[in-house]
Amino acid sequence: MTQRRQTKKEDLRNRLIAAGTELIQEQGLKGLRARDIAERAGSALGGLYTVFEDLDALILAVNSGTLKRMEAALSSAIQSSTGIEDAFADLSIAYLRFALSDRNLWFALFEHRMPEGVAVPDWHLAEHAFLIGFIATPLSRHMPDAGPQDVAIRARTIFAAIHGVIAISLENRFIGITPERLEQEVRTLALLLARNVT
Amino acid sequence: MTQRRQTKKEDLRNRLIAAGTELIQEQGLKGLRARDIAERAGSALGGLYTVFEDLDALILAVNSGTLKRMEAALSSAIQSSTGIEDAFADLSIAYLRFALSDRNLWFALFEHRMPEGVAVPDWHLAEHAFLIGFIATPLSRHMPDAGPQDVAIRARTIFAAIHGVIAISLENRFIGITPERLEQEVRTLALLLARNVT
DNA sequence: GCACAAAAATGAACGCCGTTCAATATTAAA
DNA sequence: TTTAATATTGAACGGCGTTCATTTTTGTGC
Repeated sequence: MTQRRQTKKEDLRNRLIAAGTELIQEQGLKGLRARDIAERAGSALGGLYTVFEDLDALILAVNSGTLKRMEAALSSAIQSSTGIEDAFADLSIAYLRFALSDRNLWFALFEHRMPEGVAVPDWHLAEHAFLIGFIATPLSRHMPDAGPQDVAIRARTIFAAIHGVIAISLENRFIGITPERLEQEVRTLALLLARNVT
Repeated sequence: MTQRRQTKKEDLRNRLIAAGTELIQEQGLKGLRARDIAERAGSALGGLYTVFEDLDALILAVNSGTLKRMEAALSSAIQSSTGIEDAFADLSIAYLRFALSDRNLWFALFEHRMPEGVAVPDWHLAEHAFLIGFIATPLSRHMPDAGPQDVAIRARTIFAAIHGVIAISLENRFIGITPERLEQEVRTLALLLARNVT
């Protein structure tokens, strides 16, 4: 019955990640406290550190889960897309809607910083790759003479442009804008990019 | 001689902002400590709190200075620009070069967050406006039928797209890219946007 | 079932940080 | 020079992430 210990630890791990996810979504990454996470997960403060090296490791686990849910949402959004214009527009709008509905979790993906001198682990960087992949796939058909590296760089530029528009808007910097108008701006930019690649 | 007190306080304020600016540029916003700022400014720890309400207020003052220097750099970059394509390309490249040379200070402009429930003061939000203004001015000539609000929204979208490409690159997310290639991507996007507005 | 060793969970305690404030030092006025 | 007003100081406070001695739970051999 040495199985029991395994499952209990996994259960605690899941409860900690769930608690962290809820707290980030409710209060933002900046307000996240180890004591609140432990309390909501129903464990003592020290329990958190039997599962995770430190708070940063738990945040990476939360971000991992967010990326997985986002990948599912985007994947489902392009099921019915045919051409590159459809694909870019559908991806962009799905990305925007995910950001709006999971605002603080989405922010946490990009505003979390490791301590000075500590790099984000490679396995976690790799989890972001699907964002580029979704764009690179339709894009490569429109850049037949380009190598995979060039396609990836251009895909990243396209992702970053759309991402930037959404990020600046959700940060409430500069003028406010309604969600409808934001969707319009994002769609316009997505179509503009789709029509002018190669 | 009640003047003396004024100038001493202003001097302390300047030294604190200078120290904060240096420390952010050297170690990033995340590593900023009140004790380090006070030490480098040559004052006791408490001195910081006789000038600034709290650390956030000092960071806003540092960001204010960064915005002023950025405004000067961008302003100088478009002196010789003639058409909208020149203007967008020159602005974008100048923005990129500023971000590269003042990396951590530039990041601090966008990654700083006020405490939960506290808004960024209006006077500081207003200081960001020139970024939109630089784009809106040439843009409005190409959108003669649009109202000022529509021009501002489109200018913000254009700024955000360029900003996004630079931000994602400097965060080292996704694939790495050389500065030369990044300049090429930014210039390509700037020209694409300039040629397809209205 | 029971005793007992091994492992895990606990929460008080530690060190660090932003912030405060009683005590000290400086400045301006008399 | 004296004295009141003001400014500067850094020890102390409360809150945080993290650690670790202690307690509790789990697995094993009888």
